[in-house]
Parts: sequence; C-alpha cells; structure tokens
Amino acid sequence: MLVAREPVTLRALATRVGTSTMAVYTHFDGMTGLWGAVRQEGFARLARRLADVAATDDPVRDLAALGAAYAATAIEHPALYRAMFDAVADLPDPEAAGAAFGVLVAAAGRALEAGRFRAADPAAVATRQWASGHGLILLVISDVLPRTALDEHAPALLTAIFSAAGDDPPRCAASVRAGWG
Amino acid sequence: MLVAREPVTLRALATRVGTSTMAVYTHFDGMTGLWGAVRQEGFARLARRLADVAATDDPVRDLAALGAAYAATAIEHPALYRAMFDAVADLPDPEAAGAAFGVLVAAAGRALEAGRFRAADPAAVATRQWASGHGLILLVISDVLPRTALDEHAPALLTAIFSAAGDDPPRCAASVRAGWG
DNA sequence: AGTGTGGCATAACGCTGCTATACATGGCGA
DNA sequence: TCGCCATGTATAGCAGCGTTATGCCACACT
Repeated sequence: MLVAREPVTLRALATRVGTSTMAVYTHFDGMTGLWGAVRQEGFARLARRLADVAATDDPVRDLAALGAAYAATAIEHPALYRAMFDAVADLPDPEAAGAAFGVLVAAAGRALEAGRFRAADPAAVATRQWASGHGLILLVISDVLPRTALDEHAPALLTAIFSAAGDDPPRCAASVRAGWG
Repeated sequence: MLVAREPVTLRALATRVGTSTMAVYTHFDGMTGLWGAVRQEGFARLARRLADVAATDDPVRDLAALGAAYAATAIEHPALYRAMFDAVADLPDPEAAGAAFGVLVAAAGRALEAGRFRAADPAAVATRQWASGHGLILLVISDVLPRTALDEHAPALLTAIFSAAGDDPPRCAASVRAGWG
C-alpha cells in the first residue's frame, strides 16, 4: 500500500508543468498555499463522493455504503488522504470537511428517525464511525495492516458501532454487509 | 491540542546539545536514522506504559485500562505520537510496536478464556480497538475533535467493540467504565 | 613512548522555499 | 490606432536545509 513519495518540490513541480516557480506564488501563496489548496480539493472530492451515495430505505445500509465510499476514496489516493489530515486544522475552507461529515450525520439522523437507533446522538454515531474508519484506513495505508484488513475489520466495526447505537444486531449486520458491498 | 511544531532542524539540534552536526552522523545515521530512533523510543515507551498496566480479574476492564494508558501516552506527547506513525512501516526494530500490540492481544485472549468474548479472534478484537483508538486520538491531536471527545467517545467505542465480541453489554459497559477510569 | 584509530569541528556542495528585479504581453482609454 | 498601465512570468540571488569531505585531536593499545 505504501506508494513512492517523491518530495514534491516547488522547482520540480514548476518544471513539470512547464512554467517557473513564480507561478506558484501568483496562483497560490507559495508551497503552503498550494498544499492548502490540495487538501481543500481532497476534502471537496471526498464530500462529492459521499454525496453521490444514494440514500435507500435502509439508513444503516447507507451508513455502511458511506463508509465504503469513504474508504475507497482514501485507498485510491493514499498520499492525498494523508496530506488532507496533515494539517486539517488550518484548512482554507473547513466547510468542505464539514460537508463530508454532514452527509454521515444526516444518514445517522435518518437511522434514528427510522427507529433503528435508540435515542443516540446522530453526530456522536457519525463521529465514532468516522474515527474508527480513519484509524483503520491510516493503519492500512501506512502498511501496518494489510489491505485485506479493511474488508475484515471495517464491517465488524460498523456493526459494533451501529448495534451499540441501538440497532438490532442481526439486522444491523445484514444492513452493513449490504452497504459495504 | 495542536502544539507548536518548530522544524527540528539538524543544525538547531546540534547547537542545542552543544556539538556539531557530525555527531548526528556518527551516533545515528543522519536525520533519517535519528527520526527512526525517535520513533523507536516512542514505541518502546508505549510498550512499557502498556506493560505497566496491571492485569486484574476483569480482562475487559484491563482492555479499557490499556486503551486509557495508550491514549494518555499519545496525548502527553502528541508530536511524538504523530512522528511514530509517520513512517511506522520502516521502524528500525518493529518488535517494539509488536510488543505493544501483543499486550492488547494478550488481554483480549484473557477475556476470551474468561468467557467474556465468544469465539472471537483476540487479535481481531485488539486490532479493532487499536484502529478505533488510533483514529480518535489522531483526530483529537489534529484539533479536528476537542480533547473532551476522548472521554466522550472512547468508552462508547470500546463498549461497542467488546460487546460485539460477545460480552454482555451492561456488564461490558461497567467494565469499560472501571477500566477507563 | 610511539602509533593508530575513532569521533568531532570546519567548510563546502547541492538542494530547498522564497523574494527582488526586469521583462513581456494583453487590455483599455484617448 | 497608438500609447500606457497593469498583470503575470522568467531570471537571479538569498538564507536555510541535509549531507559529505577533510583535517585535527585525543584516547587506547602495543
């Protein structure tokens, strides 16, 4: 899973696109601004990917599908995913990250309304799902865990979290299996 | 939670300890080797902290206590924790990380023997606990989640994971509460 | 006591991100 | 249509980085 991480230098980048280093300073604000734009674009793509997950009549299935889409996005571009969270605190426009999280919260809210979750805070469920997925994904793209660990542990973790939120365990497991695909 | 991250340059470091830059090349192997030694020491300390957690007659409580010790270690030195996982794949001696993980697996094994977990693979339970904690901790020390999120979500996540492993939910919650302290 | 070896200070090299300056090019007003 | 202004780019140079080559010094061993 570990991909070659060439240093991404300002000069190499300028030469690559056939311009001089100054272009990076006019269009972005130096390397700092460029990395900020990269992280921003990463979260924008993530939010789009999550928003593209169609809602069904099984909100728990949807939550699992969102998790799968999230993981797929991260695995497709692991270097980008790492960069996104390298300085997520000073994102130029944090709303993009908020939008991605909001999709998760909305799905958890639908699960609550549908009676699948019992008096649980949708934001808390989404946070727990997010944190678990984040950790698992990072361990995978850091070559600590093999890539197969995702399919082995993610559904189990999601089932554990959603069941703890009140869903009926067997039904929850079925929904997660369906959503994770 | 975000702490000031001065660049940690070779020159500044050499001046700080009153020597020249060459010392870093004789004792370590340049900056790369030095960072490797730092990560190594980080995992060694983590393993020691986990090994110092005394086992009780409640293995689920112990698992939660291990989680709390793990989180405390990370929160005490967030920059070190980030550095540890920055290149965990090429750790000089991976056994230190393996030892830390082994403590978790052993506790999960005791929970299985004690009949608290039902036919679950101890390593799988430990992996899920580790991944979840890792993600939650990273989000906290990256200032995505407030520090209070640890006490709010970690026990809930642990209870969810251990209950899914077969433990009786109310009893599990009590054990986690006791262990998390 | 003489010799050899290991470790450190010094200086220099190539690279980095960044900035100051000069030039070119495109649009707008007279 | 001509001239001017402004915007963006190329060039050159700066300080800083990690790394390496060289020379020296101090300690240990015969």
